[in-house]
Amino acid sequence: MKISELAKHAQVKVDTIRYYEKRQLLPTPKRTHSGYRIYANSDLKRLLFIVQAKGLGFTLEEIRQLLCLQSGKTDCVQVRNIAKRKSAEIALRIERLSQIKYILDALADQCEQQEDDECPILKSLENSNE
Amino acid sequence: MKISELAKHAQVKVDTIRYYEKRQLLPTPKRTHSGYRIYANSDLKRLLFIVQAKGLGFTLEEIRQLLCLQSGKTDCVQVRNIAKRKSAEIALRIERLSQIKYILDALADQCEQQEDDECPILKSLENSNE
DNA sequence: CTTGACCTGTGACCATACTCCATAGTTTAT
DNA sequence: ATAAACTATGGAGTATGGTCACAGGTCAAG
Repeated sequence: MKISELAKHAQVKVDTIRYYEKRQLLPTPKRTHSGYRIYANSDLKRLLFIVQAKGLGFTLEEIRQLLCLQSGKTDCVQVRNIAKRKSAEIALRIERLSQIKYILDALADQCEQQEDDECPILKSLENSNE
Repeated sequence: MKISELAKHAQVKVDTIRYYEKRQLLPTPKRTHSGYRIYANSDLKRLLFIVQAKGLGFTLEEIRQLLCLQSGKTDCVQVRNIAKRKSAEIALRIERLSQIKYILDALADQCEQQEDDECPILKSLENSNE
């Protein structure tokens, strides 16, 4: 697969792929004799993961770390620690998103009942900031 | 409350508060006769919400929209639609984060058992990209 | 009534994450 | 065999979200 094909499958620009390579999120790919980058299916999967994680608000650096956990490039104890820490971070994130979702749903409901005086958004946060 | 006090309570810089004001995330505050910004508790709550939402990966523009739902600045039908759309977006986000968390937990477990050949990160994404 | 901490606005600067451009070599379709 | 389409590199430019510096006004304490 050449770079433009990879780009199309992942819905990103060619430049973005080269940028991710420079930032070490994608491995340095094989090249044709003339220097064109050649990608495999595993590269597409990796790229799709990056795109998805980015959509979830992770920085490229965080994503790089997540992807690093894979390859035996880090020793077991470190992997376990990083994985556990990230997992806890994500759990907190999920909790907070659930809170906001709850508020939005309440807002939509309330709105359906034409009572538009009160703001549940700030209200429900009054007692909930860690 | 003066700006530096507000900044301290929310753990952000004074400049950031002025920036949020310019970006319309915070209302233009009252001023003392000499021009100093004066903030109330409600401003602190709003600011804390902004900080939290930012940590969850929302852009300032998205946060502005969320905060707009509050004030009767949008009509009921619009509020309901936006709230429902955002709620659905967040649900998807929660789902994906749960997926990544699951992978990380699996990775930590697996690591505990010293079997470090396989990468569950990419593996478990093989069949799950929307 | 001065000293020092705090406030003001404006504008320059920074990091992240792209995105585009110029120039040049490669491949492909006619 | 030649134009159109693709690829390469390097470097500049953009958008977002701040952050800092400067010059000057304000206020409370000694």
